[in-house]
Amino acid sequence: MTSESAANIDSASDLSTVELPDIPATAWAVLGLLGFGRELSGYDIKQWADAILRFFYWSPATSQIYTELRRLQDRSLIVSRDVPRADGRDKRVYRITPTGIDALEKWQAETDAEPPILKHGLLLRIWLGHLAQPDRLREQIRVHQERLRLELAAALLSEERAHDQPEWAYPELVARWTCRRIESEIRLADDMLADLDDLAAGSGID
Amino acid sequence: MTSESAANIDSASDLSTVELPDIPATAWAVLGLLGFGRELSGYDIKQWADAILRFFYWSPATSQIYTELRRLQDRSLIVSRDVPRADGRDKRVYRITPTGIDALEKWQAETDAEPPILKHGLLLRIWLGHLAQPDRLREQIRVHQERLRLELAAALLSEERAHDQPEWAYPELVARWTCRRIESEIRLADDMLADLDDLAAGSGID
DNA sequence: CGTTGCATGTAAGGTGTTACATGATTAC
DNA sequence: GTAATCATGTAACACCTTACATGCAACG
Repeated sequence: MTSESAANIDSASDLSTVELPDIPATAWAVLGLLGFGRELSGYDIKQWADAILRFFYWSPATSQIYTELRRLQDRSLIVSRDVPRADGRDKRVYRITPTGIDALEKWQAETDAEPPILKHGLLLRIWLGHLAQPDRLREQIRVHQERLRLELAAALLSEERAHDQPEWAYPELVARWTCRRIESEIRLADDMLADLDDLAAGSGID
Repeated sequence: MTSESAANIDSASDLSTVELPDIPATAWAVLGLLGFGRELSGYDIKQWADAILRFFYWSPATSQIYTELRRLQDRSLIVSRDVPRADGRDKRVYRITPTGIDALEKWQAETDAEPPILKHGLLLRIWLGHLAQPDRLREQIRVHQERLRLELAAALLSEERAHDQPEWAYPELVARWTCRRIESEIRLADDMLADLDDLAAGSGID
């Protein structure tokens, strides 16, 4: 499949001169974190993913992040550099390359987002509500709501941090979306509690 | 760790006399589908998962379903039976056992739902909006909205099908929740489009 | 003086997907 | 006749997690 030269490459635009790397979704997410141009360590990336990415994507395991960093470096999408720390040991930081930025832009321009995936264990349990104690379901929903309130606080914070910094305009939009989404989920949980009450009143007490 | 006899098993309730099976989340979902008491083939389960489960959980690959069915059968949570079809070949149908129902009830009573996971590729792309063409983002959001409208129609249908059938009371609640959630996501996408307009007006045209 | 945070990685194994194979029936 | 649906399964592999190993610094 390797062509003899670069001559027959379709070059309608800058982006089509580079091949779109075939890397898993997690690799794109990690590359994306580096796409803001900062030098980050694997540890930094994990912290950032835990703080923000988990709200709308998910946070991969630490070891997975190191695996993806190696993969990205193999494809020259990022470069690494060892910086000495106070304690004498080295810390490895990664930076995106121009090739990496091209790849991200090509990914944005030419590939479609896959349909969102929601894996909501609580809803599965409610769906199978005939096999649960009603109070147990309510308890789980309230636990869920409390988690949502904590997440809302964290999302509001991340929105404030991004506010008015032009570099973070898009992350700010996503933070706003996230806040609204969490608020909506809290209401949805309230509605569910009300529906469960109706169900109990309609068939349980007669 | 195996005790010499059953004598020292904590038996505060019926459920504690059985061990909670250690099976993956997908196995619980498949067992749950069989938890309504119907005899289902692997194919039926896949169809059902695609039709309903995907809205709040996700639909495993067909081959994965067969793997989980084997696992569940190994643990006696389900039994299978070959029914001859018109063409002479057999069709294998599965049915939940009393042990399986106990396991589901114990699972409901004693384990907590894991935090919901959202993997929203579109939001990742917006988050990295500085590397995309603005029109491209809008286009992707509209594609997303159209998909949501199709899903809403499907979810409304599944709500209607469940309506007034007492056996499907809980699935109906979940279908209602799903409809509201999708409606909310459509609004969220509208808000995002408006926010993108504001962003373009604020910094792009000056 | 123990825990938490910083920091990187390996090893093993489980989970899940895609591609493929098979073959009948029904619909266009 | 050819595509789609019904129907089950294997093989290969990709993805991802958990558990573990290591070791310093800072905090209480």
